[in-house]
Amino acid sequence: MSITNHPDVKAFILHWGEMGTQWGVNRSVAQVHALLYLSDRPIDAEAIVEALGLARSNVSTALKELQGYGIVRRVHVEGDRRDHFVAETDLWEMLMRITAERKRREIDPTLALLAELSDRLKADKAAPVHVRERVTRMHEFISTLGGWYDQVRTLPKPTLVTLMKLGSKVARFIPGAKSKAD
Amino acid sequence: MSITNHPDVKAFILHWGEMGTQWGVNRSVAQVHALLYLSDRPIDAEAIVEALGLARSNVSTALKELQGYGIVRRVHVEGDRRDHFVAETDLWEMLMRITAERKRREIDPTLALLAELSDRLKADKAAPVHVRERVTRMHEFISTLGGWYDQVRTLPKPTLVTLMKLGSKVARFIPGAKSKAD
DNA sequence: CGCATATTTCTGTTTTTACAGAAATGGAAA
DNA sequence: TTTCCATTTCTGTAAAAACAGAAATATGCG
Repeated sequence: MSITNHPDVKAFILHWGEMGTQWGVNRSVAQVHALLYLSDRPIDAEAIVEALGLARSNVSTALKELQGYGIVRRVHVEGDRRDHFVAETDLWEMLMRITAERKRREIDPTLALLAELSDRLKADKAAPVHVRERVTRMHEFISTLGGWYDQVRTLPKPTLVTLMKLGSKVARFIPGAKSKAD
Repeated sequence: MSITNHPDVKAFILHWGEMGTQWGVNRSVAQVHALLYLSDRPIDAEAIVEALGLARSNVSTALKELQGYGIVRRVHVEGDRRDHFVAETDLWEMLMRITAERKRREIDPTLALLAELSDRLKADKAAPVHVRERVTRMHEFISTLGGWYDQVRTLPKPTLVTLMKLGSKVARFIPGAKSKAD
């Protein structure tokens, strides 16, 4: 008996699917992910089809996408020829992998363009000064954020948890600002 | 003469538009935002139509959406009856407002659902233990991230900049971990 | 090696979303 | 108040995305 018979599991999967669409992942992908996240054992594609009522082809595509993000992986189940799949259950790990992949897909190309435009505008005497300045500022800003992310990403999870719980209190360590309460 | 005649401005606007679609904002909205961001003076709706080749109605909708995010505002131009619009140029401010609004639209409802499911699963004896545990963990995780964001959001911009530049070096301030180099 | 079955890719359909143009509404100046 | 212009809302159409089913390909097993 599948966990999808449970109404709360259904609610979770449905909501996760909707969330996905707002996030730029399609519904099927997010639903498959939700199902795998809630399962305590590997599931094969056919079982996903039955649990979610999707076409076999969509499940195949969804699984490929999720593996692309690195948050789902194939596992072999003893005595079964079919591929089975499991989701990452460590939520920090999951977040890190998703952000890494999205950065790679979306931010990196943007940075490349901004660098190019910024360079070209610096050389272009006819370009309006404020345009040059704003493109450059955007480039620097996204660059800084990206660099920060790349660094933070390398920290061990317990450190991340501590930092997170610290919240705005981290500011206490910054010399000039916020030295007392927050 | 409009800045959109400049090829680099065109490239920026086009790319921003595509980025938008991947981000869950529609192309027109992102393009209008890009145009306003690069402009050093307020622009009226009709001028946006001409600059971007969009229908008047779409520009109206896009402007409404951008105002909803709080990153574009209406301004009055002396001696002109039409509304004019300007974009936020402080990029920190822009990021904060976008994230705040997305959190409100997407994360908050998810948290509400997770809280509900988590509660219900705790009371439900028939619910599989691992399902209860995973829903609860997801709830706690997103909660923690949200709380962190709400706190960090209140920090003054210079502090944020410093923290960002510090990168993984912030970990130095965490007792147990990373006390030496990074 | 050849068969059976799992998996992916391709193609046409459905559904959703974006969009343009028209109609309706709102608002300022005469 | 009436008129004119700006703005928004509504409605039908076009474009894009998601999806199902079929065909093609790959893979393990006898």
